[in-house]
Amino acid sequence: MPEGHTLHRIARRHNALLGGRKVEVWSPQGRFSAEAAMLDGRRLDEVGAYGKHLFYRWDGAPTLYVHLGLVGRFTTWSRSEAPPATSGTRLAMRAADATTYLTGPMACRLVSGEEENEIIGTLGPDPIRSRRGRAEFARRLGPRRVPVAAALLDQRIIAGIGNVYRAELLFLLGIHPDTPAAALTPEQVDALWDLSVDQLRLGVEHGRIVTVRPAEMGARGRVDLDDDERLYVYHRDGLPCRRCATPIRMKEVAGRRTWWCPVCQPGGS
DNA sequence: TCTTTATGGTGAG
DNA sequence: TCACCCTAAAGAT
Repeated sequence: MPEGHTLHRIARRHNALLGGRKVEVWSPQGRFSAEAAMLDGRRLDEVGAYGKHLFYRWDGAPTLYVHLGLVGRFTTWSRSEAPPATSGTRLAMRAADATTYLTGPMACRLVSGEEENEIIGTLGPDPIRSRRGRAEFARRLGPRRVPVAAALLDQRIIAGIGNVYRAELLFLLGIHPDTPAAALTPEQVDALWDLSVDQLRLGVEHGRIVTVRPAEMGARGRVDLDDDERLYVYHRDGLPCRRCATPIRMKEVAGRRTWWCPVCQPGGS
């Protein structure tokens, strides 16, 4: 589930349900018990999302840092009653009108203000936080030889893009994933940033990634699309391109599989 | 009942 | 580049 839009959505919901309230904090799994005890009963001041990173800031306690990684997940109810936590639940938080369980996080720990700043400091501009990161994105992308599909996953260049968005953004712009970053025109670099802003913010609003455009939706609206109708290329190897019917292709770039249409995204090696 | 897969990232070599 | 970490659900047997 987690690309940038997911994390910002979690921050928004947790701010609404838990922010400004005293929160009961514990660790059903036990692996976070000592830290949970330091937060238990404190007031949660604010939840901040930066790229794929979450920071829970408390009154009188260190910041709770959470990174979901590939398999991490928050399950949240807008009431204090919830089903029992599973044995894998690392962290549980409960306020008067909300309960949330965290499973499988890559990172869940308390951090100092200094460490919090270091983590945020490594990140490139986040297109969900601010639209005004285009010049910084272009600067960090730089005249690199790395494939653009690798650069888009590098959180130091742009924060919040994941494996689905990188494939879909490159399809929408007609750019082959192997294209070296240095070979992109300034117009393509600008378009990558602008499209990232639009698409990730759309993802925050809808709560899922939907990149297909109205021309390919048929008579249906964006919210009515089934899960297998939302995307152009991600995980569609061998299936016909929605625009030109050419079979979608797949290869690894930067250690992750990616997908593209050889006709709509010409070039590569 | 296995094995595989997943929208992520780190650290060793 | 590879091994590894985390959990749950889907797919194979």
